Amino acid sequence: MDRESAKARIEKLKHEINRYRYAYHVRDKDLISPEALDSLKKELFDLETQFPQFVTADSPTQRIGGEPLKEFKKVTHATPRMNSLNDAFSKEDMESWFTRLKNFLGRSALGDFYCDLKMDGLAVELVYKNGIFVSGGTRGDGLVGEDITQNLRTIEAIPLTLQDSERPIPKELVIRGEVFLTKYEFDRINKEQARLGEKIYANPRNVAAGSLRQLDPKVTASRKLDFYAYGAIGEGLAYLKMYPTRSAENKSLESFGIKVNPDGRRVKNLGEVITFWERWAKHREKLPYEIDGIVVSLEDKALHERGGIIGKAPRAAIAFKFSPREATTIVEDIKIQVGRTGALTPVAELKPVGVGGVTITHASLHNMDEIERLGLKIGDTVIVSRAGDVIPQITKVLHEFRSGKEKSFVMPASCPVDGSKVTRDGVAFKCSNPKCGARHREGLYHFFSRKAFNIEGLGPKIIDRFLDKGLITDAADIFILKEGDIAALPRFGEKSAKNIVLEAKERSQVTLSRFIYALGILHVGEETARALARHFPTKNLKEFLVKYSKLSLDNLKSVPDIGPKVGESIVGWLKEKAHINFLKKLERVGVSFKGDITLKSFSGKLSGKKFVLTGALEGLSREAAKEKIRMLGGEVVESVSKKTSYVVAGTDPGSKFDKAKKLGVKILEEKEFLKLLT
DNA sequence: CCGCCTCGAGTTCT
DNA sequence: CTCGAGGCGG
Repeated sequence: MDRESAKARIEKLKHEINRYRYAYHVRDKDLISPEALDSLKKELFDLETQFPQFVTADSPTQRIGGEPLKEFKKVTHATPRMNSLNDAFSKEDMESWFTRLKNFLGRSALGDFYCDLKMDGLAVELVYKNGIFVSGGTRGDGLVGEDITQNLRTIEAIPLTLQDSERPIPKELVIRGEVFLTKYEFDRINKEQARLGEKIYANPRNVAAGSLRQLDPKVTASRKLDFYAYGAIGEGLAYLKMYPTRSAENKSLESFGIKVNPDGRRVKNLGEVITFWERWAKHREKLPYEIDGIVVSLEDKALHERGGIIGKAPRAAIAFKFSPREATTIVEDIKIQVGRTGALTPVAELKPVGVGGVTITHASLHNMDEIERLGLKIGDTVIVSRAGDVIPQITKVLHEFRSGKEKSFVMPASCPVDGSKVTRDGVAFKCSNPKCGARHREGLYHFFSRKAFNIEGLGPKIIDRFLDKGLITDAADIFILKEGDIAALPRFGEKSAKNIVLEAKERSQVTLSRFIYALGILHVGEETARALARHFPTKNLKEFLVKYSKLSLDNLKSVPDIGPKVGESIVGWLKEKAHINFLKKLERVGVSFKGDITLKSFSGKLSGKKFVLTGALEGLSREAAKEKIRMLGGEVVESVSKKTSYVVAGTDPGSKFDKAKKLGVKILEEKEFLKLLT
């Protein structure tokens, strides 16, 4: 980036970040998620590092902590001050932290670590004198915070008197921990807000913070806040010596009746820290509250103390953050992809950004309507997330970041692959040439894909090379390829050549339904192919040619789920001369049929029952589960409705689970499901 | 004709 | 997984 545009971008970032902060802090409005805001701050920080001449004192990156509000009395914290934590975002960050710490302490080993979940809440300090809760405050600037004692008293998880314990209760005990809100409470409060026509909150953290800052403790009490402690200080070193490790300290806190996070663990080494982090990154959705990472510290408290403080964070502890679920980035360009059906799909090319543990560089924009709905132009700053935690998607365009240099995207009038005219079909724009190179290519990928001929090792990359070298012109050619032809290609070994030939021969016999699906007829997917195979069974390709070319629209419409549109598409496909020739060629090269496993639905104990699967099952694959259900006469469908009999929920279920709950559909766990199968 | 239930098609990265 | 749209019953 050149100097001038960097300067302009820095200005824009500063201005917008301040605007978002103002909206949130002063006007109590959420314009943007904290994660997206972090993402913007990071961009600003990076740019300022690159162009230090543009750093100003009023930059959001120069700000330290929040100042206490006027309405609350101030409290001065116990020593050591209430620190924040340094962040690590990757395993590499963790390794360098580990090495630095070892060097600093001059030790070859650091002993065990304590891993705690990093709650996304509000840090507070509680003071107990002779076992009685006397005061509590927010972190503030680390030295002085707001006195929110009255509000903290309303939190049931915070005992007003410490429980009798076999351990001596110290005269003064200072506890630090996190006040947070469960997702359940958050939803309840938001529903209530909506009912009252009040503002909807963006995330539980904001509500927790807002609730603690209430001047009226009754409001705080109505929001069932929760609390976990993560440490204690009291009467200086004497206390430290009594409980020399984090684990021991936690035990003693629990014996006093103070909750600590039950999922915290003592681990042996950095490898186990990373395992702990990965496990929770994956399972964090299952917790009743939000976490944004883990906190790693030394189990040995004395050693931790020796690490001291760098800046305003302890050296011997670190926040190992998860990759955010959404981030901001820039749309650098919009390219067009032509699919199997000829649809032109616009795809955004993004400035690479980490989201949910992977680096995102592309995101589909689906169609022109979507681009208009978002109000997106090339060069825009956008928020990206991952739908269903997998597929990257642009959820919002931050129009305030426009510099005026953005360019509108225009759907081309002619196909970028072969130049044919582009026509509009519903929301889609399509290349009008059925023989368009891109369509042919995509059709080939489809033909050999998992649900069709399922030839392993014959993915898009390999097919491309075969096509480009003229080794094949259509799918049928794959079955007459010679080992020598393949091995002659650069970067192709004899072994892989042999494999492909062998695999093709093995897979040249398929079920009729797979065969029909492979043809890639518009509107004929897995289910419709299955229905066709069931209604018009044929033993071999010769018979198929005769029987299917005679099918009339009325014949087809007698099949359930086939109406005029689908019927028309099938008849049209079969009439095409080129397709007939292709079918004949397939027969010549030895493609043949074998019986479908479950063509007829017969009555079993599950007949008449409809199943929907969501989440991953432990014991068996999704395909195996479907097969089992079908064997017993049950039906497997893809979406939940009132007619669904059961939703089988594995680990990490998706939106179908929520829908089932809403519709009151019976939900089966894996165990119950297996019981039903036997 | 409307509304519900399904199916089809497209999608990213490791 | 999500969206759009085809099929079908009322």
